[in-house]
Amino acid sequence: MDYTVRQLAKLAGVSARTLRYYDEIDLLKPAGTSPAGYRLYGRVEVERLQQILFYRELGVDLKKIKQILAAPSFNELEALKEHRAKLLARREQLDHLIANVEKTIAVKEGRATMTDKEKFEGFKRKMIEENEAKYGAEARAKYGDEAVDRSNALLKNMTPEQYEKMQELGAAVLATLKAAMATKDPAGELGQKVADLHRQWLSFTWDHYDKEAHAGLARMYVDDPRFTAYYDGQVQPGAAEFLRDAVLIYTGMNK
Amino acid sequence: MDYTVRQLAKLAGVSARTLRYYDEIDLLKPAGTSPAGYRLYGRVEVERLQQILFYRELGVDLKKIKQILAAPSFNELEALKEHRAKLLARREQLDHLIANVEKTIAVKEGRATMTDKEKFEGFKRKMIEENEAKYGAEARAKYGDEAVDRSNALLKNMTPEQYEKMQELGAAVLATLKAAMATKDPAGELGQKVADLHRQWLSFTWDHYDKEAHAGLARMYVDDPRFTAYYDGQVQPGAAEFLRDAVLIYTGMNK
DNA sequence: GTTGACTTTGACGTTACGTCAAGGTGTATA
DNA sequence: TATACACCTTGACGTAACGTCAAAGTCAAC
Repeated sequence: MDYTVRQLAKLAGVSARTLRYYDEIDLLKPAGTSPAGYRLYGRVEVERLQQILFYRELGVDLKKIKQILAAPSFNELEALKEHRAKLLARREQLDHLIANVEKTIAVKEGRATMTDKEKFEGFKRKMIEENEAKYGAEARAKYGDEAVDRSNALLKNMTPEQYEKMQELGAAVLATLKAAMATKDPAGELGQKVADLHRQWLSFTWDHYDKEAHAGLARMYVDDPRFTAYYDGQVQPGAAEFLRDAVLIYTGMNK
Repeated sequence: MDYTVRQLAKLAGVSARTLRYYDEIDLLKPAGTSPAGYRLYGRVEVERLQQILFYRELGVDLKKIKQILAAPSFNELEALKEHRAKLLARREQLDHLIANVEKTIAVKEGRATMTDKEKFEGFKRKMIEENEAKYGAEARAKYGDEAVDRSNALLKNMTPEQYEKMQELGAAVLATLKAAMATKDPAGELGQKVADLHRQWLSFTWDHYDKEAHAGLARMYVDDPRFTAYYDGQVQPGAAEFLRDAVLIYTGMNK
């Protein structure tokens, strides 16, 4: 009825090192030792190990297992519930991770095309994710958490129709911007139309329109190379600058 | 345009220590150092950090992030897919844990207030739990892993929600069965409702529904004394037979 | 008596940092 | 100008739960 480390380890499906470790941290002491100093485990230890493994299987850390086994049936239920909450939170987070990885894979594979409603959902989430993951940190640092959260909340709460409308507007901004740049006049009719479309587009994510903020954003399009690259890339070089000038005139903030 | 550690850390929402660590492991080196030896980060580093944090957000470990960023777009997709597989495996395992914790909590909690019916259910769950947690190790040693795994695979792979839903349906079957038996008509509305609920209940563990199999199972309920005892005990004598007749009519297999 | 499988203790490695500690630097203010 | 105070540096130890050698002793079998 006495097991040596390896025997018990094999029986329980753990490593001998694990048992030595459990001995070391006083979680599971052998019943005694042989004259040669070998650890010997009896039936009591086997059962305690089974208890330990049961909780370990549940993902409880060894420190807490020791507590639970020390004070049986006292706060056990409490500990389990607390642990369940942790597990649920972890699963929720895991689900996010998986969703994000799925999205990323889909995008990389070029599978992410917007045709039906389901893919729309994916895209909406991708936008939020990109906003958050790529520019979230800097945006948060510059404008504070609330602004970012607010912006994401709006995006999330958008209906597919609103979203589509916003996408259309975004495309219109770019198209009109290109046409306006041909006139080389930010103050002209087309230039001001771009600025107005841009305002409408912004209004989808801004809870209220603000001339100063609009002008500030336009300046940022030129100041921040990422935005510059985006507009210049989508339209043509100088697009960000043109848009900025148009918006500054539109908002009357061109001094 | 140059950030010191703390500044960049605040910007990105990480700790200064994290940046020093990334420097140490050559994941993110500063652009240069001030005469006093201060680390200085530029725009390139900000962007690389954003990339790093993006992947970190996805749960990729730093070593792999370094690889991904070193060989851009080469095996990135591969890495992501591999990572997704890991995440899915982890979630599956997490679901096991949660289901087990739920079960344990239910048993611990319900000791006092359980109705007879629920008590039986609790007992059944407790049996599974005990089998696995207390004797699982020894059973594994004796009969090999596959047998144990196969036996528990279905229950283990269920999410807590699925499990609970299944429990509810199971209860509904029994309750409706009792009501239906009062009508003494397996072909009646209530009788057929029982059969339909039973089909739904089965669908949790069957990968596809099959009329013939359903009818066969119903016959087994009467042929196998264990099942007969279960249904007759949970509802009333004759329940298994009534259920069989209802299902045979429901499936059109009553000849 | 020798082999081979086992045991012991000891100690370092793992991940992604947190947390001091000791000492240098930069700037604002009394 | 002295000093306070906030920042920076490197160095080193701590974390959870073991894995993985290494050196040395023990046991059963041939």
